[in-house]
Amino acid sequence: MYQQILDHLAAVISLTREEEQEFTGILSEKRLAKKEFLIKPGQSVNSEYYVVSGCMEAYYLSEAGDKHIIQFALEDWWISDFEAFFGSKEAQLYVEAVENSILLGIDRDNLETLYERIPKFERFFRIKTTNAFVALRSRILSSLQKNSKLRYMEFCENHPELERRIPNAHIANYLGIKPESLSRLRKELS
Amino acid sequence: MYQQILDHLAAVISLTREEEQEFTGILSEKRLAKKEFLIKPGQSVNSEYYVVSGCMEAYYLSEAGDKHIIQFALEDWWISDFEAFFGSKEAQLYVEAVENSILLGIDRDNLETLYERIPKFERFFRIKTTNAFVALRSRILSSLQKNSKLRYMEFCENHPELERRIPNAHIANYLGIKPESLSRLRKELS
DNA sequence: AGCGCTACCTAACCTATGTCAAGTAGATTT
DNA sequence: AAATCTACTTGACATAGGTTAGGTAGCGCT
Repeated sequence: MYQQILDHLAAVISLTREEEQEFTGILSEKRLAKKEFLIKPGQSVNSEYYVVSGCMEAYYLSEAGDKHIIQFALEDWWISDFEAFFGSKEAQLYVEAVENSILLGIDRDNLETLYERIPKFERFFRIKTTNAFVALRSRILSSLQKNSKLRYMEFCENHPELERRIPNAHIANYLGIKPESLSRLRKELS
Repeated sequence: MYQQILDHLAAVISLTREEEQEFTGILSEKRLAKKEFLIKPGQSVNSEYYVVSGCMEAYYLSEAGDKHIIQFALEDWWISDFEAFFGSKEAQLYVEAVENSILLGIDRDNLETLYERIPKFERFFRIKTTNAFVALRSRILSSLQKNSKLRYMEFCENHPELERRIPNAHIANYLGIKPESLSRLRKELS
């Protein structure tokens, strides 16, 4: 069960058996069926989640009812309403299973305690967050300098797995265009 | 000279006199005149910079010659080509002084050493990066759900200081629209 | 004072993308 | 098998924002 996430950690920090156990001890498993919600607006968000299997999406629903997807998460990715999780605020996002999924949740308080006891974990999450930060910067850069056709091509190149598993309408939404527009430019590309 | 950055740290972690000195010991001051470059593409980037005074901008210049600003930094903000800094790659961005500026640079290796010796600093930068990450997510969300008029209004609200100090053309660029369009919608707003 | 910048604005026209409305194909339910 | 759904496509039309081309006002430099 836990080998996958331990390998994921081992790529960044090395842990002793005891440290591994201390870590897995604070994980809690969560299983979601397709279309089930992990988080809904208004809830308090005390965990962030590692995706063991399946596929999740995080989106904001505006008052006008428009959905805006800001993140997908496949195997080995992390997902939550990070703003709520890190800021200890109420959730503003929906986090929903796109496929049947298995997640491992970590509670904020347990994580803080773990940081105190074993600073290597603080390092792990600093580095993970740094990578995520850099990835968001290039996503912003891409939205500034590329038109939708190029952004879609880039998306397919960077995330072929998502392109296969996620409905086109969701990808269009993530890219900030309408499904009809995506359909049109897919036609041009083929 | 160093009081400002020490206050900035003190907002997140508490340090002893010795720890403060250890930190200030690895800072190096940098003064730039308006239009001078801190970083240019191709350079290696071994430092990140805290802005003591002045104003900086980071931008990408595409092969076609289009400029795309991804970050401004005023007093108390951090700036660098973070992708290059964190990934130990060559710079891809220009980082340029918009006003005469004073910066404090921290070298990556010295910072790593400091993390080892005093984990509180790792905590500080984890938290700073986390906040930056969350801010980028809301910037992406904003670009997904808002048209340029609303994004400009939001920018003015969130960064009145930048709105005052930065030329409109730069703000338009940051928002991903043309100066002419910004001018048009400023007219509509007034 | 005169010159050349820079920042900003305006207007006419163009294009990519949104909007609305309809249609098809395959999967799922009854 | 028929009836829904869901994902995707297509076409006609509307519009926000880009493009091009000027124009004005203020500032710094010689």
